[in-house]
Amino acid sequence: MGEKSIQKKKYIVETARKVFMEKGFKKVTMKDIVEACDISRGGLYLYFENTSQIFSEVLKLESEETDDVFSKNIDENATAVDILLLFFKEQKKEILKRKDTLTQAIYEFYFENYNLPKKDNVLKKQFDSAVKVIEKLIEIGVENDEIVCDDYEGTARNIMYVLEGLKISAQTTGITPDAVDRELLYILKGLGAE
Amino acid sequence: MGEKSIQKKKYIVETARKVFMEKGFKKVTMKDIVEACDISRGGLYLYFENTSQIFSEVLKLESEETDDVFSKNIDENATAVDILLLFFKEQKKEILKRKDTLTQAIYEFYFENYNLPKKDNVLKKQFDSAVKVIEKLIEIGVENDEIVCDDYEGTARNIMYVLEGLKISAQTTGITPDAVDRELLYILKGLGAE
Amino acid sequence: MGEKSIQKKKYIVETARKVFMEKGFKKVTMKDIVEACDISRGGLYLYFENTSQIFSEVLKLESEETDDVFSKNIDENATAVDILLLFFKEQKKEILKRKDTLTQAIYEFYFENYNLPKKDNVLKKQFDSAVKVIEKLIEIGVENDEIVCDDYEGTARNIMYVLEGLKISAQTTGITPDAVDRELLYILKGLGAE
Amino acid sequence: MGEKSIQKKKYIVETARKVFMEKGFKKVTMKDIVEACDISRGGLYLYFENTSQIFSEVLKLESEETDDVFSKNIDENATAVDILLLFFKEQKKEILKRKDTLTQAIYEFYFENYNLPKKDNVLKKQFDSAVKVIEKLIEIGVENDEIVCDDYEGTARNIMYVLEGLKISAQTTGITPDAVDRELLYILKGLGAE
DNA sequence: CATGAATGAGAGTTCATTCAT
DNA sequence: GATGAATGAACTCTCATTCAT
Repeated sequence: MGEKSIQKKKYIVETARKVFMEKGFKKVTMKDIVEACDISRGGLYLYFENTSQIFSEVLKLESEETDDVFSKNIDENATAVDILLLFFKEQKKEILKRKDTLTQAIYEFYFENYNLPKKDNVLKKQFDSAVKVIEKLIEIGVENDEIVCDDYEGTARNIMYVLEGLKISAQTTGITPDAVDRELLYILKGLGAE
Repeated sequence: MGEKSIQKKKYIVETARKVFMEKGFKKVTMKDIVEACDISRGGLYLYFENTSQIFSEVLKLESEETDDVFSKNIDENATAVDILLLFFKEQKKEILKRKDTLTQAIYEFYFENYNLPKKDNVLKKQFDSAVKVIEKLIEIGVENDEIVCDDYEGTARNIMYVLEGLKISAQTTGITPDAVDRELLYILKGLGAE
Repeated sequence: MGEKSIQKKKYIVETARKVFMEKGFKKVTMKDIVEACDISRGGLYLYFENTSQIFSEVLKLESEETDDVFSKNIDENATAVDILLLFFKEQKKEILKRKDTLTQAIYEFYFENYNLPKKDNVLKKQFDSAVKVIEKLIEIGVENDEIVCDDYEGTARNIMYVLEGLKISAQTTGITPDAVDRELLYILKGLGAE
Repeated sequence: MGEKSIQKKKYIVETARKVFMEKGFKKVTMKDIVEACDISRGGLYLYFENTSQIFSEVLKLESEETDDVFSKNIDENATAVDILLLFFKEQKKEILKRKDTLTQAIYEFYFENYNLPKKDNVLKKQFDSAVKVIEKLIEIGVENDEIVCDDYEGTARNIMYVLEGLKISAQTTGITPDAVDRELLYILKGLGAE
């Protein structure tokens, strides 16, 4: 595949991403993507066989870009709790978004593809890596007496499950910003922070 | 609508329930249900206009039957922790099921209908009522010195969000029974129980 | 058929009449009539096989009731021109109505049934009888020097065709009250009246 | 849309035209046209959304082709009355046709679409332009002492309404060639011609 | 007579997918 | 590589009509 092809493929994936954000995964048809990309029907088939394949690429792109959620823009002097608060703030924003987000599409996609090998399951990879980072933060926090905790990994995982619970609740039953705050505060209190 | 009609409607809902368990919500067509029920195309439309309407009835049925999750078969001498353990056991079973469950269908349904009035949102209703029961259990547990907790409601809600997180994770990234146990244990430890 | 049956049949025809006025002929289904009459599906079939049969009855009713258009409420001292003016006024009203009228339905019906025996063609019967009356009026008018005309029958028929032309134009291209007046005046002028 | 598409679209319109001539407007389904054109179900939808759209195109075609009704094949030395007679002859043919004509379909179409903007109402456009031409012919006829008339426009319009009346009568109550002749003669007599 | 549940034919419409150009 | 016309399968939905009760 030539350079031009790679560019085009990337263009398709990026455009499709927007479509998935708008409509979720299942509702999106090849036609939707063809139209969004303003390419020919046959043209799309040169690059992708179906929407699953396209969405997989979207996810790959996503994970490349979001790997650095934690590392970006962090003040040199920030404490562990500072960083945790920052992370929570990001998560809150993500939880409350209903439209400009891939959340639903991702869930829908994995409903159909839950048996993908773990290495291809971006959701799992992100979950696990987030757990690791939180674990590390807690460790640092404990060392610096900011945080009280005697099971770093367990706590980190618990936090992530709460966040997952908040996310899915937001998408299905709706949730208010206050309710999110309340849950995040509960976690922080459990850590002896804030 | 006569008695016979009511029976038939119930039959359709129950049959459709199985279809939804197998295929989720979005993938199910009126035709699927027609075939599962072995009735005529037009016949189904006498009772329901679309799959959403049918699924709503399925949910109604569901919530009627599961309202008593907590109350059933509870030993007279059971302690609060006993009951909590029982509840967790039920939840674990529910979390780990992938096929014989409406979980996915429900999520998919509410992805599309998240703005239903709260009274029609079974998910929300069940969540809230579960929170209340857990809260009560904690209260009793604290009174009997089985449990340590200083924020009954917050803790109850936190527990439910973890369970939600586990549920959605199970459906999307997969989860092992051990992993579920680990999370439930973490919660119990936090309550000073077990 | 008992008295009760006759009453019911009449009820159906009268109710269906309203439906036809609203929707024309072709668009109307047996279901529409069942619903308008608030009777059972099977019940309607006891009396009529299809919408054509019902519409035929509507037409029969119609022709019974409208036979006396000319004879009703005519002042003893009215001149031929007076009566003609009255008739034109009625026709104008009929022409300009778009909704509360069977006009369209009748046209649609005869598009499909133009080969009905003349005795069953209400449209033709009404046309012919109107021609006769106009002819008579002209004759009287001429005798009384109100009207100038040397071909009573031809003129009467010509007038009726103009009215038909106005009626169908009103239903298809639309027509203003002024335009109708203009045409009616043109006719009167041709008769040397007004 | 390429040249080939334009050809195909034209082919569809022309084929559909025949279908409309046979069945009128309302009875025609997309399926009828698909079958008449011997194309695929989906294929038709590439070009048209529904039968109304197709019929509109048929009408457009029609009006392009019939604009020149008056101008064609007219002898250099023809008098106004000659041309009028020719026109009447054409009209008579049109009036008497029951099958090979769009008349019914057009009426049915405008029953449903009477509120189209005047510019899209072919019926109205043709009526108005015919009135203008007749008016002109009368004027010329009067100048050449062939015709007697003191209200050119009024008479032209009156003639057209009679023709409309004859046309709709032919479609609904049926009409004999003689009856048409009789009406046309009546008009000519009124013009002092023949 | 009357009911209304049930059937199944048939119309509309949308898309994934192919293929000649 | 790219296009976009074409196909046909699959779904949705509506009614005329029948028939057991």
